[in-house]
Amino acid sequence: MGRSPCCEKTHTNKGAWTKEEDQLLINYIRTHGEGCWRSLPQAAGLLRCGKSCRLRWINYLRPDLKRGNFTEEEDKVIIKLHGVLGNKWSLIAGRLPGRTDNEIKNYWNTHIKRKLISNGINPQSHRPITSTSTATPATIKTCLDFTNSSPQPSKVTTSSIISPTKNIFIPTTYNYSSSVDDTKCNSSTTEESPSPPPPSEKNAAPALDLELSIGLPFQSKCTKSTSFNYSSSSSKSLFDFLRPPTTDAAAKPVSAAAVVAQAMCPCKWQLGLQKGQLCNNCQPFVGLYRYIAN
DNA sequence: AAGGTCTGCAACCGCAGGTAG
DNA sequence: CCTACCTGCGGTTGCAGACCT
Repeated sequence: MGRSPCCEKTHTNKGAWTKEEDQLLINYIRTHGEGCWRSLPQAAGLLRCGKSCRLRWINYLRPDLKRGNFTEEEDKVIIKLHGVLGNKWSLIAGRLPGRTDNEIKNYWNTHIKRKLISNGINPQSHRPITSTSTATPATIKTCLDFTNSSPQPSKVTTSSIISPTKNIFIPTTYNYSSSVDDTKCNSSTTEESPSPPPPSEKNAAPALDLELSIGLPFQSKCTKSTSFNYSSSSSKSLFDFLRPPTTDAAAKPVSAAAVVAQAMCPCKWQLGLQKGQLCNNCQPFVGLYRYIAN
């Protein structure tokens, strides 16, 4: 037996939403809350399919949505998480309060992807486009123009981890400094770069060091040996929250999946909620746990 | 100014996971 | 365990506005 359609196609509107429809949807959800999307259209007096209502609400009408351009920091977070999670837009969106998966997906496809390509980075694999498939540890000069700060070439070290979703290469260190002049960009090379001078404070990526080192690939079963190695960077790292409690970490190696899943929950470190509480942003990471653990 | 092309984004579609009966 | 249904996700499409020639 075939699957029944999600709604009655013949009596539903399609295409762009009108202001009146938006208002009906907003009024209904304000009164009754979210949920039961299937019955919502009829109850709200909308000639729309429930799916369409849900999409409209989540991607456009929700009051907590952030409007406007993505910030550089959001760019970095998206790129970093995409390297780890792949096209798991909902998971990435869970790390960016006020942004939707659809918005991030569109932004990736229209902006970041192009930016990475122009800088010689394969947006899917996060590898240099012209590098050989059997990458050996090396330092690759790239020109990721994210900060427009100094012309100092950025580097990507190629020690890699394997994505839990697929065997994609993930450079474990991105330093998002920029090259103002693209002609100086020596992207897509695998040559050993001369050791760049250590970045001064003012040249470092502002406020956010995305450096992440993970010792072992994610495995289908997170064994006791699957633990994280963290970079010794003293600066505040985006992934600092991945660190297990320092006192117990040495004695009790933490399951990679557990650490990530727990740490990814932004409630406890960002939203001021108590441990164990789950906000809306956290919900996707319940899935992440399953996703990594599998 | 007009027509063509490009870009960004809202919305749709199909599928998969979860779950109630 | 099976089936049907609901919800959510990711890929894709289509359109409107911007930009170019």
